[in-house]
Amino acid sequence: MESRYEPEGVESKWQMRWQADGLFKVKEDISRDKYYLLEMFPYPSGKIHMGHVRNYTIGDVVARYKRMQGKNVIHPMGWDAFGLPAENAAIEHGIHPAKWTYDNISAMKRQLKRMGFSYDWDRELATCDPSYYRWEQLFFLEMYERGLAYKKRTHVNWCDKCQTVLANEQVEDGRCWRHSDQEVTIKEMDSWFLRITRYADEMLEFCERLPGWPERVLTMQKNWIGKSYGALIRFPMVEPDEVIEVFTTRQDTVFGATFLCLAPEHPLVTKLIKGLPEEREVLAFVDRTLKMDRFMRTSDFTEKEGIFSGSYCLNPMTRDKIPIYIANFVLFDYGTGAIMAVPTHDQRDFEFARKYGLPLRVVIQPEGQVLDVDNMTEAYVGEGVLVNSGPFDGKRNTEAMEEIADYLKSEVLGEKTVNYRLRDWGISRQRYWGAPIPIVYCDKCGTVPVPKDKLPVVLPLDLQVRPNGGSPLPFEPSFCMTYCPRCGGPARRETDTMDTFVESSWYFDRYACPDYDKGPLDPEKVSYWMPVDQYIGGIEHAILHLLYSRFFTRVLSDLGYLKVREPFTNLLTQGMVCKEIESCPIHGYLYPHEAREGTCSRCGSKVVVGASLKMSKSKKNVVDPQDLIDRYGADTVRMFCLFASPPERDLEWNDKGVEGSFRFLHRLWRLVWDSRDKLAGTFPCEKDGSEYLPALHRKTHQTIKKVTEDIENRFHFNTAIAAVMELVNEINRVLEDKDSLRAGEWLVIREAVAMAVILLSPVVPHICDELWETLGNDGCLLSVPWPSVDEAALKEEKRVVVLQVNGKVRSRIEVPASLGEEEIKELALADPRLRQFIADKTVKKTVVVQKKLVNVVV
RNA sequence: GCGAGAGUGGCGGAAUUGGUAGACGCGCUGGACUUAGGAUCCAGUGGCCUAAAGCUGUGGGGGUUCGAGUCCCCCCUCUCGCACCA
Repeated sequence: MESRYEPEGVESKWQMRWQADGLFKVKEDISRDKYYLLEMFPYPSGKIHMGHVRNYTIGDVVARYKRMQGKNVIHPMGWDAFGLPAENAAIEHGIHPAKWTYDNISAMKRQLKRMGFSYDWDRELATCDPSYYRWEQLFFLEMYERGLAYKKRTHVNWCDKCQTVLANEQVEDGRCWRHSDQEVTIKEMDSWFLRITRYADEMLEFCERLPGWPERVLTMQKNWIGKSYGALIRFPMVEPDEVIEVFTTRQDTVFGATFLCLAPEHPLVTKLIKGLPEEREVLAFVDRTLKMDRFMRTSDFTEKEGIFSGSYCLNPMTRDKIPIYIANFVLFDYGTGAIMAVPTHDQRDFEFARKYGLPLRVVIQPEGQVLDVDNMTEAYVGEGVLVNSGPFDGKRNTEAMEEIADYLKSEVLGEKTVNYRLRDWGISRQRYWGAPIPIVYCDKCGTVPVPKDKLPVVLPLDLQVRPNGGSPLPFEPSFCMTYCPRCGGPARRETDTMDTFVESSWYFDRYACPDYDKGPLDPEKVSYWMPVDQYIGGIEHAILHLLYSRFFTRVLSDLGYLKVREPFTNLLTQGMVCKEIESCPIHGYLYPHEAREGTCSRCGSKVVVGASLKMSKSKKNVVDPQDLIDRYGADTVRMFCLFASPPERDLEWNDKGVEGSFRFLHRLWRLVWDSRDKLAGTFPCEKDGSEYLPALHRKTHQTIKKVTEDIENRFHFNTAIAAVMELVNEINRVLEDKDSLRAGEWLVIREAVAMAVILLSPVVPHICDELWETLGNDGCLLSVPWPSVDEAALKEEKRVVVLQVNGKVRSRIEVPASLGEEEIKELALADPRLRQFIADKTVKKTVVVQKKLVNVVV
């Protein structure tokens, strides 16, 4: 050990030691409790950003803590290696996506190792490796056999920048989730889907059985699945002989349905208007609506518009002839793409009816009020008694709900049904850098799955991405020209690849057995390790990745590969790392070096400090963790990201704060160095010192308690670190008269120092191992059991009791802890300062809070 | 609009069950050591007041309570989610 704290040397020394000892390798051991700790694996973008550092540091602390608690901890890491940025880099820099990806992986792996994270690198996997995605292709085929994967021609979301289709979950506010400036357009094309809707109900139900998940993530998932109960009602047309099905949650109002609206995409639209005089006009309206992007179309600000189709149908209950409209607010992919409109009891329908002069019919009368069609200014959406509703007149609408549904069923006019907002997961991507979909198209046999023994369908690596960003696969004869597995005739391969979210939906299972080659998952290993006990990652995956993973887990369970239904028992969603960014009115956001003394270095405009941007999303002005590691070392960086705020909160980056953490580690180092002769000695030290320095002894055990609880119960590392800082401050105070300390006192100090080092070791493992060695111990702290609290040490002989008059603090007294309520009260009332405040006023009441406080009411 | 969360010093944040508001750290101020310091150490640091005493103070207003950052009601602001879902 050197007298000066030089992080680089310490960190490389211990990282080498850990690696040489294979400290992080882990094996199944049924005699021990397993603990699966997982952080969301990164996309190998080039280098790690502060978001990664924060995420992985949080995970590493928990992993190390659980290890010290005696758990058999699996803590793996890998690479979400397929995806678009690799292709973009290929276009921009002429590097093959594979080379770019693997280069990035090795660079980032070096950085993660430099951070000292305790990963079992033997389990590392990259999803772009055929030995990984071959199993995904197998899953696809087995899903295809069971109807869980299917192909359909439909309206899909298209991002022009990505040159590909996006799943509904990947569209945010009508824009691409990767390109917030790119509006998504709707295209009609053939696409492969995974039938996630089959599990909608189960996933919804299980939201109630995930107490270890944040409430808001569960709420988001529930909303996304969007289950609603209602009825399917068939409206027969007058001519031609067609039936229009609508979905409604308000079948109680069916007698009030005075018109019907179709989505512009509805297949009936073209049929109905063919040859009518209005055809042109209607088509123009449809065309105009479909050109609008979905976000605009469904926005609150967009005017509700419609047009008469020229046709009528019958209200199945009243047998009235009612007009059919085409309306911009009706969504084709929700319900049946058609709605019955009840203007009296639905505000949107009301406005639409008033706008186009359509009839109204009141079917619910509220209590003590009579609605009149002519005087209504808004729809009545509350409860009431049914009127104008034939046999149901006089019944409460809420009670008639069920009866009307039954009636519809008995008259074959409809039935009760449940509708979900969730759509099937579109996984086709017209991209190169992804896992090929193992399907062949034969002119004779049609769609033919690749036989399982012919897997993997390997993505050819000798292709160039096309300059416009398109996939080269459809143009590569050696890939797409093949033979039909069924008839042997010439056939064409599917050239779409799978959404990369498919890879990330099961990687955590594969970590249990990354090299297994007899199947996707080694049953014994995966049943030992799964489910993940603690998953940690960003809130941005609240729906996307987390929903897909829950779906996939169920599929793999039904296919017999897994025993669990839920992949992640506990979920911690960490906040974003943000930084206030200076921006120039002309050049936009600036890098730190572009803003000098409040002006833009390029144009001299006054710089505005304002927007706080997420570091993981913006390229500009990010704090590069590598710079910090180079300057302060990994331990300081680890410590600061934890100390700055609790994990679930967003972290506003502040460069100055890092120095504080560095200084603290420095102080800790010097504390050990300066007294190394007195402090050295194996641990635990003999318990003879308990009568010496009782305050420090107590503080030591209070700290153990606090740190353990903070990590165990709530992952609040910031307060855990603060508690150790307090202990270190206390030790330094005691050491002020270092020369007069007796041997017994040194024992207490030794224990205090040892505890500070042990308690901090999950956070700053390198420096702690070094200090541990200096303190005369062998080995690494990861193998030292987590300390337990000596309850006896927590007992205090004296306590400070706060004295209040009318709730205001007026004095403090120190009393023996053994005193009873009455005695404390007496002592309190005898306190001169308190007496001064009571003076001549009458004491009305005295409240004593045991060992804490006395409040005198006058 | 609906739902959830939040609002505490100059800043990040503590206060876990109603009981000493501001732990811990940053920054700042003063001092020590020093050729020097943006290194280190010591002291101070919510506001008002020269200081002490005192008063005041957790977005604003009201309430419950001996006692409220914490509980209840109303309002304001911010963040997130949902938002024509039939």
